[in-house]
Amino acid sequence: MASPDTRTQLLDAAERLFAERGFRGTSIRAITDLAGANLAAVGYHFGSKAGLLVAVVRRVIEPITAAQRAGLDRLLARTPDPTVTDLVEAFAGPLFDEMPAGDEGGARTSRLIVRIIGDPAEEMRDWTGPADDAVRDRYLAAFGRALPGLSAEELWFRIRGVLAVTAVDRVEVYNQDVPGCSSPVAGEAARRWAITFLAAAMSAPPTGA
Amino acid sequence: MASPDTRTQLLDAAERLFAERGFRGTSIRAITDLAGANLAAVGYHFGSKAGLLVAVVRRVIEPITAAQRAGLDRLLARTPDPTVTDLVEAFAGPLFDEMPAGDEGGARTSRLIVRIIGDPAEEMRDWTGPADDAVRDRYLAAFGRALPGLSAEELWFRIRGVLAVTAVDRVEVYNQDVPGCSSPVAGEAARRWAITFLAAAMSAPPTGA
DNA sequence: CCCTCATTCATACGTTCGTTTGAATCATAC
DNA sequence: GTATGATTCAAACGAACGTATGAATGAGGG
Repeated sequence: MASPDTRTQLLDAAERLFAERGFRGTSIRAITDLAGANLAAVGYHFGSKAGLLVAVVRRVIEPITAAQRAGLDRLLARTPDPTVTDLVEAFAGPLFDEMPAGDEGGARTSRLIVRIIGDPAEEMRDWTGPADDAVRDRYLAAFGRALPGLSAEELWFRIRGVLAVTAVDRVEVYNQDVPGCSSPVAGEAARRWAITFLAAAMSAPPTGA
Repeated sequence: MASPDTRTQLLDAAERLFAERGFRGTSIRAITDLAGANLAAVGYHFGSKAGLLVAVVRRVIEPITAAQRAGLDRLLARTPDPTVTDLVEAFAGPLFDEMPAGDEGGARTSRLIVRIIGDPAEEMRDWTGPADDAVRDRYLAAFGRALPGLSAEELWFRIRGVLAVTAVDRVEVYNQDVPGCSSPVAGEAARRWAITFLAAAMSAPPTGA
């Protein structure tokens, strides 16, 4: 439909800059400069700066959601009642694996996600599609079967905890020199540590009323 | 030293607006309007907008750090080797309890923290004092004794996971509606759920190499 | 060649931003 | 009362912002 070159380079530049400087902290001029495009290109291809943000976030989220859905399908094809650890692996794994090339172990994309989570502004709220909601609901149901006795509220709380850990942990704010640590953590180790951490957390017995 | 009235009201207004709209999304004019102060008051009392941010964050963090230190002191006075659950309670509890009055269950302050975590900008990086680092190191040591066999890197990863869950989980509560859940979650329930979730996560066996 | 349509371009508009300035105001001590 | 130092005030500065506009540019079909 549109020239894929300029459009894609705008998305690439915006993805990087939105993660580093935030939506409001990134000017259209900075994006078009980095993309080697004209100032008016954003307005032409995406309508507005907010439209560009939606396109950027959708492009990041889509492969994650797809991999989550495929993982759950694969699991349910094998057994009707997967273990908690398997579910955690299928749900959280794509948050590590489905990161754009060139991203530093997902740190940049994680930062973008953290920024969006923390921002209640209008422009940040409209990027989840029905596909994301459907996958989320399927995981909620599967976890609910694997964790009988857990209320829907507490289960949802725990799912959000999974997202929080995977998103925030790779943002290297706290990677500043901690005694006895050689930061940053290698990508593959962080992935395994997260699965261990989260599988144990999800498997905790229900909190007493 | 300075008139406490204007100064405090600037801090109050900035704390609210920084959390809601972010640092760059909040204008000095919006802050001074909400505080009922003159436009130049920020420059006079805090030097610059960035100076105001540092003062805001320090005021938020200080009681949390103090309560974490007091909790650990209390624990170590009772026994030299506290349990993981006790340590989690002492470390994560203040992140729920030490929230400013008027905050909606800590959601607003949590949002501010999430925003700062996700922002690599210069102005956001200078708010941790030596007191914070000292408390953090003491908890690292105590957790290390309670979790033998866990590498320093994986332990630090888990501590960051605790911060991630406590900070992010209350942010999203007010953003989404999930089928079968009557959000928002009451503050006291979220606190207990978080401790359960995190104590199990911290207690997980070390990840195999 | 020429018409068409998508895309790119330089440019401008009105707004809002953070900061600065110098005068006005206030409280307090002498 | 008046001097003093701290605080508040209205006003202005240049810079950067998002967006809109109309002309140039390019490729492809007739």
